[in-house]
Amino acid sequence: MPLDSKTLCLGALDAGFNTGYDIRKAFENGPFQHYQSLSYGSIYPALNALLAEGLVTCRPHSQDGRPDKKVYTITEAGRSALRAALLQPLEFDRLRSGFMFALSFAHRMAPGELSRLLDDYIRGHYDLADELARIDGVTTPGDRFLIRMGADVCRAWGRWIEENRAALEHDIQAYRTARVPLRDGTHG
Amino acid sequence: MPLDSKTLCLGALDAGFNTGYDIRKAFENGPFQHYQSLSYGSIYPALNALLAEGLVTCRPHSQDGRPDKKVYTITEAGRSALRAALLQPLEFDRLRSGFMFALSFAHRMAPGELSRLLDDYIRGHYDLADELARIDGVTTPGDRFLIRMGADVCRAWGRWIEENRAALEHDIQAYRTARVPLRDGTHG
DNA sequence: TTCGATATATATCAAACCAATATAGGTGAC
DNA sequence: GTCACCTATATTGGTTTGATATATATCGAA
Repeated sequence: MPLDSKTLCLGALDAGFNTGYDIRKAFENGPFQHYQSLSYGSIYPALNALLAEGLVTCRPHSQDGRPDKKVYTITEAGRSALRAALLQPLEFDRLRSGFMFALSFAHRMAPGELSRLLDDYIRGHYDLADELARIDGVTTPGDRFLIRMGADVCRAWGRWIEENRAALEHDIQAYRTARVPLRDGTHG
Repeated sequence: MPLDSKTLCLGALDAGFNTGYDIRKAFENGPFQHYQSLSYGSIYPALNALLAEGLVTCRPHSQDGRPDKKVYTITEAGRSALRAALLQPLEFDRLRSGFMFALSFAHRMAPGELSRLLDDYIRGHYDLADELARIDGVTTPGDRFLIRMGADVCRAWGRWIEENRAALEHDIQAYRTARVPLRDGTHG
């Protein structure tokens, strides 16, 4: 149920990105960057497949100096396929977080190391919130909704960590005391 | 800077999962499931590499009826490598969200379709919050912290969507009115 | 003015990774 | 008794990423 490369390309084409290069930018710096990823190695084969299936058309576009463009256009069949894919049951958001993995070993860290890790994680959330808040020129209602949601949730998330980091540090103290009750013991 | 398979395996070993099968479970159903993924095709080669590098040791463990286990143990060099990897600058959380991608095409959906999508997305957040809240037997402070964080953020996230979905629907109305001002026009 | 960086644009490749399967016996339900 | 699922290692096929190749253009700095 994860969205496949072809669906992601159809979406990007529907959103107005009409070359392989443009589609890549949509996932690298553009509107999709924060919740999907797609690279050239997936995009160009996907466009070829979509072309073979009649879900997109392609006309070469000669340019002044720059390399020739292949301008892709989504067809009606393509829009149907996109709609169908987006209305199918979607798998829930999948997160890949190095910070959380690291935090699960908090009890192995020195206080300063943990503190720096939490600082970075909090900052990451506030930075992303600010970055989202700075975005302008967004035309579609869905994108406006997603940007506001992202910014508000990131701020709440960062605030949560700030408000609860002390509890984590206390819990680590308790954990260490329970496991190594003698401070001057022989076990390192 | 994403954590590689070897680091993830070292972490799982340090956390007490000591066979390839156990490590897989740690990423499928266990403590890492919500923020990292790792499958057999990565785990077994990684364990072999770690063994060759002296970061883990391995002793076969014959069992009653079941297949033989290979019980892996992290070495001191392995713990150093894990520490070093976790203290290196980490890339910020990467999200893969089919829901957000779909929501960015909200203006293309019928009201009922959008409503169902939002319902599912809200439910997904509350369900995850409940699932996290139900977890017990967590021994390390980091994991306790992460579970509380996940549950609280998920609930706040779900609440945000509930409180702002009406604004999205109104925005879509306005968007459509601005683009197709005549309701009885000839353009479908 | 030339150097280095960046942008436009398509395309391919190696390495990494995931999902599924093969293999093989055990356990438990019904 | 057979059907489904659990334990356990290992491999394969297909997908994806990240990097690179190729070619041209712009632009600021040295």
